[in-house]
Amino acid sequence: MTDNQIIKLSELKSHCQNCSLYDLCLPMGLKTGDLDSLDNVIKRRQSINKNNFLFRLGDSLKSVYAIRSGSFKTYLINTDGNEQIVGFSLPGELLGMDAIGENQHTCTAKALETSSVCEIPFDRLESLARDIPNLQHQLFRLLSKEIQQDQNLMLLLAQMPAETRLASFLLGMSERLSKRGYAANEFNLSMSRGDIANLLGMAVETISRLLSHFQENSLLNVERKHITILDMDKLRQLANHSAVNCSNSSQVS
Amino acid sequence: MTDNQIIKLSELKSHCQNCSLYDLCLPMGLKTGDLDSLDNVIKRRQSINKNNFLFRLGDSLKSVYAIRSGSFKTYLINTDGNEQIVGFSLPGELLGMDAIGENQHTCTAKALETSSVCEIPFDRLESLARDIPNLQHQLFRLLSKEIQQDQNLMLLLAQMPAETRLASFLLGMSERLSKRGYAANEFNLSMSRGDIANLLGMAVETISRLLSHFQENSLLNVERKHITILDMDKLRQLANHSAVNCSNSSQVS
DNA sequence: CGACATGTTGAAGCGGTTCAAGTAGGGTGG
DNA sequence: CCACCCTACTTGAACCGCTTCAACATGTCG
Repeated sequence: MTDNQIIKLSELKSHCQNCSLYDLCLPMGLKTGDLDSLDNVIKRRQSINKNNFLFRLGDSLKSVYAIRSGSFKTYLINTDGNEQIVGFSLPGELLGMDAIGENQHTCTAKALETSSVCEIPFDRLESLARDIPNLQHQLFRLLSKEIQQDQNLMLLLAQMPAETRLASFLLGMSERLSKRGYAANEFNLSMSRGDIANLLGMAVETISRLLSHFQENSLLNVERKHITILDMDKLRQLANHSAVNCSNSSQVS
Repeated sequence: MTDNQIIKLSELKSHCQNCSLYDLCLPMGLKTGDLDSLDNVIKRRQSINKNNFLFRLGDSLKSVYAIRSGSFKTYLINTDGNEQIVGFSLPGELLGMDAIGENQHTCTAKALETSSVCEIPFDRLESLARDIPNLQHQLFRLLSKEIQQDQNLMLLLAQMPAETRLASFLLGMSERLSKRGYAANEFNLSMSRGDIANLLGMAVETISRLLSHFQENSLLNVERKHITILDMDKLRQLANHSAVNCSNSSQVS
């Protein structure tokens, strides 16, 4: 194998049509020619270390980001200076669309672990969307889906007891991870108990107690961040048959 | 004045550039020529009586709706069959964009009073957005703004006490109504106490008690649905300086 | 005018928070 | 490589904000 071939191979790997997240991410459903156009505007493989920011509240909108690996939390800061987490983001999801409204980011995105993203300059994405009807529709869908998810979370926060919230959150994580090729019933949570509690509007202690309680009742096996779902049906019952997809920006499918 | 002139006048009045809501609604910032194109796809003046539906959960996406007068509540139905209100919509706001994600409405919109809307077929709006860059951007902005609002409501639900929630809600209504030319400190709530309670994740009784309490402390004057804000500053303090704009679909400005 | 929905007010109960104390990991420097 | 420290997590107990239940008042609409 020559050097030339090696370079070609790595180039190939960085294109959308060869990305394992293809069917979860923005380019889903685009034709080959359109994909090439999209490929041309994407800056690839920006790497972000744990606890570093992808963007921060107030940053002006330059790009949106497709997550390749790792995970992020996105949060608002309230008037008391406290965080309010509004979502966790997984590979294949698009981050940063929040900024379109005001031309600047209204939330902060922080890496929960070492992560990598594809950066997509927004002005170029927007003009590309005019030329590729399907891409425009895709973007509308993404935004619309995120609204749905936020509204489902509102329902959870407004009227569901703590047990239902946590069960629903765990089911949501399970569903999202399984779409990415991981096991549905065994996974690692990249976020802390505190982050989960914050998202779900509860105290850390309540999360901790409920996880213990779920474990006592053989619903889960909990070992630090590693969760094994032992009884998916019971968990679904507790969740009221609703799994929240608490991503900040939505996946496509 | 001839019949001909009368017809012309009423025609004029129904066009976007002569609509009093122009600077709150979708066409904001469009050029005259573009406005004409938009005008051509809009079906005007659909009237909806109180408690009737603009669209319902599961309806396939045909149109989005710009509210001309009146108000709506939009809500999800949870697995127990209970409503979860996700927003109230006022004149100048766009309703129905929730359906883009799944091609069908994920919530139900019910008129809180006799209302009138401009119906905009979505496929035509979408194709028009490709021809008018500014319109595409406007639509992205609308969706993005709605996400922001939902997230602000999430913050309220997740970590604010009842008093703050209600104060914030009232301030939000005040702000939105004043943008529409009404007084900022005196208005009628078109929704019931139950609807407010539902949106804010509280019991009706709590809303009732807090309103009485606000009145005792000379923050408000409450007479059934008619609210007079007596001390805006104190209300802002209670609201933690944050007014929630609980519209389901966002206004532009 | 009566009937029914909507709103108000009081009192008891409880889900989840807060406070407090202790445990366990994970990372760092010696 | 281990001792140390600091953060994350767990568990218990007291407390409290809000809900729930109940009874009544007030509008509103046929």
